[in-house]
Amino acid sequence: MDMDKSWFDGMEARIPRGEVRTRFAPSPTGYMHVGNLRTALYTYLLARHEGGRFILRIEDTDQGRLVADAVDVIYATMRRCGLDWDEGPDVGGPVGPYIQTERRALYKNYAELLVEKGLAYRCFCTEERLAELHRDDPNAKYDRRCLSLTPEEIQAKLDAGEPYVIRQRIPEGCTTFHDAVYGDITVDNAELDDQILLKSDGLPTYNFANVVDDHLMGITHVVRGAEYLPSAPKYNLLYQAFGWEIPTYVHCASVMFNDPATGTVRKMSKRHGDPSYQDLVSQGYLSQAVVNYVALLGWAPHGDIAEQEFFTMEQLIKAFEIGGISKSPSAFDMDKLNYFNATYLRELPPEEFAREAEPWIRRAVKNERYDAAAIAALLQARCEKLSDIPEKVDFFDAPPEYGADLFTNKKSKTNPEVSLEMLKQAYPVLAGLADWSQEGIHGALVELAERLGVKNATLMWPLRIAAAGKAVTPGGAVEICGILGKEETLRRMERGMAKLQ
RNA sequence: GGCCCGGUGGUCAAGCGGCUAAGACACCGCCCUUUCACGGCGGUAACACGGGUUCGAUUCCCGUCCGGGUCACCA
Repeated sequence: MDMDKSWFDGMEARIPRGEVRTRFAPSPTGYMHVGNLRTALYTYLLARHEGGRFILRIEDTDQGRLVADAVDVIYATMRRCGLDWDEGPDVGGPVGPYIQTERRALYKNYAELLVEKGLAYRCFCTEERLAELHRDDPNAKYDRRCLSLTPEEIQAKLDAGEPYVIRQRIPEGCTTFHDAVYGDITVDNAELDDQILLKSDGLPTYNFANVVDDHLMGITHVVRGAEYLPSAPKYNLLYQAFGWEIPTYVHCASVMFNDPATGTVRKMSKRHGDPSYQDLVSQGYLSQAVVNYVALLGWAPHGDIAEQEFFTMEQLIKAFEIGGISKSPSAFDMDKLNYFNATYLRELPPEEFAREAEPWIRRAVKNERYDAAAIAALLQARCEKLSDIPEKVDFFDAPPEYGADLFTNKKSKTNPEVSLEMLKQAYPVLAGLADWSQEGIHGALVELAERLGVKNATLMWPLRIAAAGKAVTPGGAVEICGILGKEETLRRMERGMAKLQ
C-alpha cells in the first residue's frame, strides 16, 4: 500500500496564511433560501469587516440532485445583493478548483490517508444491509462490522471490485467543540456514528469535503446555519485525525417563517412555499431592502448604532461583529420586510423609481397616452412593493363600473345631489381650461371651490370618483385628471353626471 | 425517543447584577390632507415558571415547561 505522498505536500504548501478567509459554500439547488442568503451575507460581512477575503465554493457532490443552471442562479443572486467574491469557480484563485466535483481525486487521497493511519476504514456493507439495520432500530448507528475485516479479506473484496465507502472511526470519549456564538459544546462520542467520508461513487460526503476544503483553502472562519451544530463535534474529530488547525466556527440560528395567513411560525422552507430570494425579487422587492432586512434577522448592531436600522453595505461591513449574532431563531416577518422595502422605494430618486415601476405600471396601463413617469410619481409613496402597482392603476385604462353611492362621503360633505352639482359646476371650468397642467387644474378648481363657498374636498371628491370610479386611488382628483387629459376627463365626468341624474 | 441549542411585548430586538426594561415593525388614536398613502405626534403591549447565589436578579447556577434543531452513501 505504498503511496506517493508528494500530492499532500503540494496541497499543503498552497494554503494561504495570515489573513481572514471566509467562504460561502452553497450547493447548487437552483434557488437561494432567505436563510442561505443571510449566511452568505454574514460570511461576506465578516471577511470584509476584517479586511480579509471572501471565497465562493460550489458544493455539488450530490450527483442525484444536479440542477441545470443552478450555479448561475447563485452568481446572479450574489451579484445583485452586492456580495462580491475574491475567489471562486469563475474568477479562480490560489487554491482552486472551487467546484467540489473537480476536486474528487483530492478527497480520495485524504480519505486513504486516514485509512492508512487507522483512523478510517473501508466498509463494504450494502445499502440493503444498512437499511435492515435501520429497520430493526431506527436510531441504530453503524455496527462496525467492516471494522473487523482482515487485510486479506479487504484485499479480496477490492480485487473482486466490490463497491465500498470509507468511514471515519470515531474514538471513545467525549469531544468538546467551540463555537464563537454558542461557546463550548460537549458531546459523548458514543452519540456519533462512524460517519461516511467517501461515498461509493468516489465523491466525498458534505462533512468530509467541508473539512478538507476548508483546510486546503485556508478558511479561518466558518459561518453556517445552526442546523449543523449537532454534527460539529465530528469536525473536531476529523481535524484532530489529520492534525489540522481548527477554524473558528460561527453558527447562526435558523430563520423561521411567520406566516400571516395561518398565524403560525415554522422553519423557512421552499417546500412550504415560503419565499426564496428569487420569489421576493419577482414580487417586486428591492435587493438592497431584502439584504438590509435579512442582515437584522439574527444580528444586531451594538454601541452607539444599536438603534440604527437602515444600513448601506459599507455601513454593514463597518458594523458587523460576531458578538452581535443572536443565539435564538428569528422569524422572517413579511410586514417588516414590507416596511424596509417601502422605505427603500421611497428613497429612490424619482427617475429611478419610475424606471423600476414602469414595467409594473404597463401591466395594467396599456394606453401609452398616459404618462408612466407621472403615474409613477403618484405611486412612489403608496406602495410597499412593486407588485402592488397594477391593481392601483388599472382604472386609467378601464374605469370600473361603479355605483352612485361612491359619490357619498361624509368627511367631504358630499352626496349624490351635491356631487351632481359639483360636477356640473366643474365641467365648464375644466372644459374651458387652457393650461391642462396639474398646477393649472389645481388653481382652477381651488378657485371654483372658493367661489362656490365649499371646501376643496366637496368639489374634489366627486371629480375624483368620476375620473377613477374607485373610492381609493393613488393621487387625488387633480393628479388623476392631469394624467387622463382633458378629453378623457370630460368624458368621464359626463358619465358620472349621467349616473347622478 | 436520544442528543444539541434556545426562551425580553404578536414580530425583530437593546440590555451583558442595581434602568420608570431602549428602539423598530404591526396594531390603535390624533394631526396634516383633494380619497388613500406619505409625514408628524401619542398610545396599548414583554423579562415563561419554580428554586437557589447575592445587599440586590431580566442579567449567574439548577430544575420544570415551552420552542427549535439534529440523528442519511442530502447538503
